[in-house]
Amino acid sequence: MSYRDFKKQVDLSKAALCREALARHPDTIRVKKEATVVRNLEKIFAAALRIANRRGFSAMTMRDLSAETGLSMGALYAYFSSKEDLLAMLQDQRRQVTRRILEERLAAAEGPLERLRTAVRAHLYLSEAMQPWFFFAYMEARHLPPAEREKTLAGELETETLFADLLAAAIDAGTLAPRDPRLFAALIKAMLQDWYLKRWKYARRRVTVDRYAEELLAVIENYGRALGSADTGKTVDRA
Amino acid sequence: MSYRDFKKQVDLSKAALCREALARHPDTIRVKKEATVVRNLEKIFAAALRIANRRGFSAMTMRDLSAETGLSMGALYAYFSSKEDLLAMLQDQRRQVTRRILEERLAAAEGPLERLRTAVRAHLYLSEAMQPWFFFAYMEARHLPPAEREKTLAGELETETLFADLLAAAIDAGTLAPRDPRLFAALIKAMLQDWYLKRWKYARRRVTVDRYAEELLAVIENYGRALGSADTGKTVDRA
DNA sequence: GTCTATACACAGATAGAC
DNA sequence: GTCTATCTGTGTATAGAC
Repeated sequence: MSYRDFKKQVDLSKAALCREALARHPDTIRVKKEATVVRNLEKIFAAALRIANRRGFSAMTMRDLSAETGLSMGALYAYFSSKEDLLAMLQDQRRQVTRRILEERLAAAEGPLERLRTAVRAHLYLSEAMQPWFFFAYMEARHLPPAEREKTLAGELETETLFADLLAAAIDAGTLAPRDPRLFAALIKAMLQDWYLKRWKYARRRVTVDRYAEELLAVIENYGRALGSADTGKTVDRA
Repeated sequence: MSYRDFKKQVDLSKAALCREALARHPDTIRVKKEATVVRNLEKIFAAALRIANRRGFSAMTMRDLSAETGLSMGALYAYFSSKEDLLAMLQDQRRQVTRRILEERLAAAEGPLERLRTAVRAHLYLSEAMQPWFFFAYMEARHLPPAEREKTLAGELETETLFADLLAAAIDAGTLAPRDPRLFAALIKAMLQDWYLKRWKYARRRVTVDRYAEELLAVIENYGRALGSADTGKTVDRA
């Protein structure tokens, strides 16, 4: 699937979730007309991410948000009960979309190496389609209340474990050389995250998401190639 | 050089720079006795990093800092003229130590591949010895005033360019296969940064800085090995 | 040099009109 | 549903005593 098609799928999911947000947070959203909720929630989310990703969530004031959305402060508080509440909604929204999309994508792939490739591509595409959301989640993770924080952290580890398991499976199948899957999975995660954390940099250099995916997969597959000293834990001296 | 020796060198440099801070910021530091300045600046820097790295710099209040250092708010303002000023000092301090140490370390190494290995190790050791400083710089970069922000960004790109140049030199010398050095340098940077951004994770798994360095160097050197399709920009299908 | 006490601005949040 | 006006707490920064 091309990135273009992928993006469409994500946008649909996002709109659907904005609609469901009313159902998921009936206690905090005081507005009852669905169309209005969806329209304004999308405006609020977009504005909040724009401001918070530039100056940080804690530096963003409700007056900033009011100016950026065109809604008054009074109106804003009809969509969340506190600033902290808004933050929780943003995290929740991202989590839901992520889970939904990744499950769909991974169901299709077969065989460890193919599943590994699919997982890498899906994560990269997803972080491209929802860059502001991922950037926000990464940067604001430590400001979350403990409960929310735990959920975010768990998601992070879950992804890493998925990669580690796929690497281990590929090693068992003999398609990759024996290495420490856990540590390498952490490195893969780091490279995946760099894509959405430094997006401005890659955009300026005209690196596309597909090009980045190719490079990342090349790193992974070359690293996994059988080497004389692969199991000693030491690096080879010269090529 | 082992990490242990390296750490000693860094600590010396840090102390020296705390002493020099008085000379570098004579307008903002109102206290004149050098010993007092060094003692209290170290306390202030450590406390500020501790609080800011947990809750964010903008969420840290002067009252927090006062409680953590044991100094009154009035006393704090004898060491900087504003909160923003403190932030600039923190960034400045890190930049100075980094520049000083890296120049020393790199001067010793010869040959592109050896210089590459040295650079990777030095960056990793440095970020280990000054983890709170690097974490802070990364997370707070976007809250800096434009001028400071530019300096931080430039430093980031400078490092990346160093890696790209060393990769390119190694390719020219035939010790690494031809690849896109710029893009690969960005990936290396991402992996280096993960070490200080997720230190708690690696600590919990008992991954030492030396182990991480080995793994990272292995990724680099395996990726650079000659491959049939290395120059096509496409990945190979199977190992 | 360091303290206590305080000025002053601005934050988040709400009340009540429309 | 949305607005304007306002309450109240908390933030940065300073003045002046010791």
